[in-house]
Amino acid sequence: MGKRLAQQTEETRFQLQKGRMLRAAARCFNEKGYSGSSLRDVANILGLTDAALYYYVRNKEELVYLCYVRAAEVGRESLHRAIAEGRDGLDIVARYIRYHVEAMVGERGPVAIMSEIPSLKPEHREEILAVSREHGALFERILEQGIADGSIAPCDVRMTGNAIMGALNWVPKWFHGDASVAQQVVAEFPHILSAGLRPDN
Amino acid sequence: MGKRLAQQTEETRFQLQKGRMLRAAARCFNEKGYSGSSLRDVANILGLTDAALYYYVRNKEELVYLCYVRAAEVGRESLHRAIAEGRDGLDIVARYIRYHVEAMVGERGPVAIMSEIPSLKPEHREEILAVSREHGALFERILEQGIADGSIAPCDVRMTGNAIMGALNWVPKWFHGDASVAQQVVAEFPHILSAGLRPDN
DNA sequence: CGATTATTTTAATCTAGATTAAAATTTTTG
DNA sequence: CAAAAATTTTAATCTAGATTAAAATAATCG
Repeated sequence: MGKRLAQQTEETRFQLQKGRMLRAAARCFNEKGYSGSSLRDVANILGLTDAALYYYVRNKEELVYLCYVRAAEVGRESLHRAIAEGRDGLDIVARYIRYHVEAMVGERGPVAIMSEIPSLKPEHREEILAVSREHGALFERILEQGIADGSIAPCDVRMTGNAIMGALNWVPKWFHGDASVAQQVVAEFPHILSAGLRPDN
Repeated sequence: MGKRLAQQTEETRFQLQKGRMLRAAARCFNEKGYSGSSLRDVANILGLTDAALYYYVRNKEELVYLCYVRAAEVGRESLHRAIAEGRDGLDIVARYIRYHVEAMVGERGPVAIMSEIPSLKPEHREEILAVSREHGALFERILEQGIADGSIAPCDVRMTGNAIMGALNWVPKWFHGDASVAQQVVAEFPHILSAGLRPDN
């Protein structure tokens, strides 16, 4: 108790620490894997003791769950921003890739890779899966829109979605905070994934 | 003891069971995550008891390690076959994607996603990382070759490699054995990842 | 078939790491 | 500054699941 009664400053402090914790956890999970990361590992990054994490979270499962909620939000916001700003289907796709990657390698990161959804407890699992499916479905609709408006060549939107999402989801696996690499990803990914490899187009 | 002295038939039987075990383990790890998969889960798939696995493997770490060795082999063979058969850089890339995907969704599968390299013991980790780096480097050289022969537009080969590898690595995450989906992946991925989304090319 | 070897199971351990409760410390607030 | 609330630590538990040893079963071979 106390969390509820806290004033502005307290809330902020609490939220800030919790946010730091989630990013520390995401980093651990991405780098060392879920099983390879003990709560002690996560806590150490914050200069805390493992037990301290229980002040912010009920248990490890909830920690993972919250990481995934954050990851889902980042993806969702990126896609919606792209939809709001993009001119046609292809432009929305390129923007989405750009925004999502920017978030992952920028201040919002690290973002957790959703590799352990099955170890979430049923309610959490269903929630994350639902959000995930929704995201995929929306992205596929964007692809269809692009095909309709002629900016994207006819294709299997399900497979194309899987391919692009896969490339995005894998980013946190090899990106570890190098600023110059961050620039490269942001500069190259949108083009690679939307324009392909062929010359002269 | 025994493994060494075994005759042809024995060796075959042993190897067969071990192979089944590795595929069962890969399936578990991909679906339920490493930490979410107990040896009991893996053994159950084979209709065995957890303890039985220790006849084939020293411990869980070695089980993961062997899964990764297999995964690396599949990738390596696919790339080398593509190099042997491809005409130019782009053709090699497309073939590699095709062969690798075919293997992953076909009889060779499931292939483990290498998500838990850090939890391998140092020697194993180094070995897998080395193979992995080598694979990435070779792929980048293919991209360079393609740029040189004009079949691939100039690009950041590191980032392009990361993008394509990411899309491939993610396949086992969403593919769960559906035959018709398998066809689609094989049919679409090479084109999506090498030709991109743009129309008229 | 009997003996030898291969494979699996049963039944204990053993252990890292998650979890908890109570105490200590730090921060905020009036 | 003193009291109250917030945060962290210390010091135990508690537990799932990995691991092991010995026994049981199945397969193979001469």
